[in-house]
Amino acid sequence: MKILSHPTIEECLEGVKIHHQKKPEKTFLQIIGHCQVDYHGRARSFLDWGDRIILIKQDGNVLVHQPIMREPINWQPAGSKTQFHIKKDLFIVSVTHKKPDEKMKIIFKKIDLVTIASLSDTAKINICGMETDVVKTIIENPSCVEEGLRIQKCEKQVKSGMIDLYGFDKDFTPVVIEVKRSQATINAVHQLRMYVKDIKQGNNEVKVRGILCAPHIPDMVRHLLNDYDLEWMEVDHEIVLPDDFQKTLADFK
Amino acid sequence: MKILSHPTIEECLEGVKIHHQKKPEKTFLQIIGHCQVDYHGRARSFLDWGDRIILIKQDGNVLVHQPIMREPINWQPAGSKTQFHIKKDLFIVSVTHKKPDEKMKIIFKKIDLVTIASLSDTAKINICGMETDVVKTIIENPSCVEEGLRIQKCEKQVKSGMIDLYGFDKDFTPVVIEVKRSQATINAVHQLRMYVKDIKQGNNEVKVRGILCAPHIPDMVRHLLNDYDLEWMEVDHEIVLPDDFQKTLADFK
DNA sequence: CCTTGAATATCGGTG
DNA sequence: CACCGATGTTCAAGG
Repeated sequence: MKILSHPTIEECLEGVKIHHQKKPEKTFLQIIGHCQVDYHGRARSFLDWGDRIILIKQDGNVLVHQPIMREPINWQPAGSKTQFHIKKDLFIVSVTHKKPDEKMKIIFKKIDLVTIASLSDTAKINICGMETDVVKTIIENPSCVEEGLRIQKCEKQVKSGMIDLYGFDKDFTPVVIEVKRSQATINAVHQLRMYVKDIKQGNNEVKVRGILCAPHIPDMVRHLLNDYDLEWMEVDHEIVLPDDFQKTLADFK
Repeated sequence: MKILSHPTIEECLEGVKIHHQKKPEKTFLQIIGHCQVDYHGRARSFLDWGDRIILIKQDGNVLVHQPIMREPINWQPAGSKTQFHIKKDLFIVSVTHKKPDEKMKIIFKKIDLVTIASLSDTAKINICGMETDVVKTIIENPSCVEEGLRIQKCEKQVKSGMIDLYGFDKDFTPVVIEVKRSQATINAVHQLRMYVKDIKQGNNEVKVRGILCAPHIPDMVRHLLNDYDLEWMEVDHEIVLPDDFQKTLADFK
C-alpha cells in the first residue's frame, strides 16, 4: 500500500504511473482533493470546485463522492479506462468508456491524499429477505393467505408473463397470486389483472380469483384492486437465516 | 486532515474519538482494512472477511465498498449514528438508524489506513438529458414523431394519471403520447393504454391514437403495443447544454 | 409525513 | 449481447 500525503501534482502523477497504470485491474486507487468534474455520455453534467473523494476500482468503476449523499455525484461504469496527465498546473483524470460511449474528466487544483492499494475480497454476500422467501412462506403455509388454499404451481408461465403462485381455493376456484417482497405498486395490480385474464381465456373459466400478497399494500393500490375485483392479503415473512449462516453470526455474540 | 497508516486498534480508536466523534456532522472518516459486515433491518445480510473501503460521510451515510462494483456492498442511510469500540482485539464500527430501524456492524481484524478530514463542497451539479428534454424536443418539432402532428397540451391530467403530451394528427384524430427518456418498458404500454381509454371515455371518441416515444423500444414492447393497437416512434433528443453552462465548459478546452 | 416516479439508475439471470 | 425484473434500490418532487 502506497500513501501520498499532500503530494505535488508531479509526485502524484509519478506515483500513479508507477503503481496504478501498470496493473489497473489489480490496483485500487483513491484520490482526495479539490476538483471539478465534467461528464458527457448518456446525459451531460458539470460540477464546479469542491472537496471530493474519487475511487478508482479494480473493475474500472470510477466513483466521485461528495462529503454527503449515498450516491456518487458522478461516476463511470465498470470497464472504463482511466488515464492521468498534467496540464497548466492541474492534475487531470480522464475516464472513458465504450458502449455506452461516455467520458468523464476530473480536474484537480489541489490533492490532499492519494492511496494506492491492492485489495483482495473474494467473499460473497449472504442476504435474505427477498421475494422468494415470501413465496416460500406461502408454499409452506398457504393458510397464511387464506384457509383452505392449495398451491398447485409456482412460476407458471402465461401469455403476459410469469405467475408467482397458482392454485385453488376451498371451492376449487382457480387462484392467481402475485407476490411482492416490499411495498405493492400499481404495476403489480396491472400484472395480476393480466394474469387473471390469461387464465380465464386459457382455461375457459368464468371465475378466476386474483390475490396480491405483499408486506404492505397502500390505500391507493387497495382501491385499484377493488375496482378490478381483485383481492389482497398482507403477508409478513420471518427473516430467518440459513443454519450455517446463523453459526457464523454466533461468532459476534 | 489526519492520516493514520497501519495503526494499532488502540491508535485507531483514539484518533476516531478525538477527531471524528466530537463533530461527526463536519468530519469525513474513512477506514480501509480487513473486515466482516453484519446487517439487519429491512433485510438481513452477512459478509465474510475481505479488504474493503468504508466511507463515513458528514450526513451520516455509511458506505462499505468492495474493490469492485459501482454499488456499495453494504450501507446505512443518511441520519445514521456511528459508534466505535474495541472487543477482543477487534475494532468494531456500529452504525444504527431509526425509521427504518436498521443496524450494521463492521468488524475489523486489520486496519490499513484511517483518514479523517473536514471536506467542504458546496457546488451544485448542473445536469441535463432528462425526460423533459425529449418532451421539449417533441413540442418544438412535432414532425419528429409524425408529419402533421399538432401538440395541444402537455401534462394533461386524466383519471389514470398524467398524459405527457396530447394533441391531434393531420386528420384531427386525438393522439395520446407517452414519453420515456430511456428504454421503454411494458409498464409504459399499460400506462398508455389506460390514458387512451380515459380519453375515449371522457370525450366519447371512437378513435383515439396512442403513441409511445422513447430513444429505444425493445421488440417485446413493440409486440405488446401491436396487440393493443398502439403505436410507437423512436425519438432521439439532442443533448444540448444551456448557454451559461457551455461557457463554463469552455474553460477546459 | 407518505406516496409517486425517474435514474448517466445498477445488477443478476436468462435466452 | 440484449432484455427483463428486482433492489435493504436512492432521490427528489408533490400532496
